[in-house]
Amino acid sequence: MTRRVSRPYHHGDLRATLVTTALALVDEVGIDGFSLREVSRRAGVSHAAAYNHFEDKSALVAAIVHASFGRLREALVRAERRSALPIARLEHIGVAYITFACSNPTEFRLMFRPELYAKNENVRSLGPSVETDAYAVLERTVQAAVVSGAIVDCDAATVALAAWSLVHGFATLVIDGPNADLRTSARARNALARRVVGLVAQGFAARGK
Amino acid sequence: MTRRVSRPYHHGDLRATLVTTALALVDEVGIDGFSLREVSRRAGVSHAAAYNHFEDKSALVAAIVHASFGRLREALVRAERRSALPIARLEHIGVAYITFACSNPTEFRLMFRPELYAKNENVRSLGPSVETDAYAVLERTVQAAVVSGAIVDCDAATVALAAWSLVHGFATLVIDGPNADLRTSARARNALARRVVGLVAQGFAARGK
DNA sequence: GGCCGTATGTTGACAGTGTCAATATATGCA
DNA sequence: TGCATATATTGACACTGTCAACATACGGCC
Repeated sequence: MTRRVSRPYHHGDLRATLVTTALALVDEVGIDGFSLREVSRRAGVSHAAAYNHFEDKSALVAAIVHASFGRLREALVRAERRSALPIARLEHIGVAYITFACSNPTEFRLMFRPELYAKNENVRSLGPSVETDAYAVLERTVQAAVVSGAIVDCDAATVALAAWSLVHGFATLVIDGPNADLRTSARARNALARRVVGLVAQGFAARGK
Repeated sequence: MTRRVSRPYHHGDLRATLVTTALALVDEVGIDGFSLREVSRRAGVSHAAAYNHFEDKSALVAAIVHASFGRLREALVRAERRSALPIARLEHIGVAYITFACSNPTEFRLMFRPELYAKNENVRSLGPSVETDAYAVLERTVQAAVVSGAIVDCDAATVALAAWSLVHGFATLVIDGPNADLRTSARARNALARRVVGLVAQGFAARGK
């Protein structure tokens, strides 16, 4: 059920319409103001129509978040390809992560509110997913850096976690914390992001020298 | 108005009761399930009684968050005092931050949802507050580390931001991200936190050597 | 001591929400 | 053509935050 719909019934692929409409609404009014009924209203259907495509409000949110993680993964892969040097790759990935978060703050917030979309079924126990794939991009790069000798004397998993923690924390603090002043100026934010990421990345590298 | 109440009117300092009851409820049912009416119910008053003490639901949340930031600050100050060496101080503060977040996950989440408590009045523009004080503890330690020569060749503000980003990101990822497995075991989490924080802190220190 | 203004608490209402059951309608297939 | 089923609507329910109108109790003032 709900495979690929060749041709729609009444509305014309309402499922996809609901997802994009919902994402737009979330971006507009924030996560808390976002309501299923308003989504239906904007999609031009009655308030309960969504229940034919989503078990729950949380199921709709899950669809949004799934797509968001996919976009994040793509952004990281693009960043990874911008250099062949392990440390430079790490820096590019880190900055790309921060840029994604600051460019799509509402989406990013939603991605890290599992209580809003992972209700009963534990998504993380289903094995590799788009969510963990995004992390895998980073882990792979760190692993390569260790193998190439650019990072030595460190456990790769620990370095990867530290790197992810750094960029995730930075992004969160800019979006929702006291560093809100950086939200406005993308230029200043990127410059600082580069310095912070570079500082730590070089710190990793310096250990071996 | 609402200075210190010498002796209560009807209920007996309902304001404080509401705050503690609300915090307990938030801890129990999560942020989204938390409702003003249920708080009033548990406090034994009618559903609109809270409006005599708080303008809004968000004002009640603000009171909770204010207290939480105070507790965080205390925890950081305690950690700071555990050592006189700048780098060791940094490590202690970092671990304490993570421990606080993981021990009080719901409170911690609430603290970084400004849209739930900072509605009209921009709290951050009011100058030094309990919120910024928590950050000041970290900044002061980094500053001292720079002055003492334990950290060289780095801008203190950048290092402080990097350090805070690291521990904040780590905490967030453990609480709401794919590193959920660390939520259960405080022992494993603390060990990893120490390694991650130590790795970066030593990375800062190593630059000077 | 008695009175009154005011701080505090209650009641009832309103619009809005997520969700479900019952109902209606359109679609693809036999 | 007709039927089973996927899709959409309608109406209801309990719940929410918030407000206005009303009730009550306290503290200070005569």
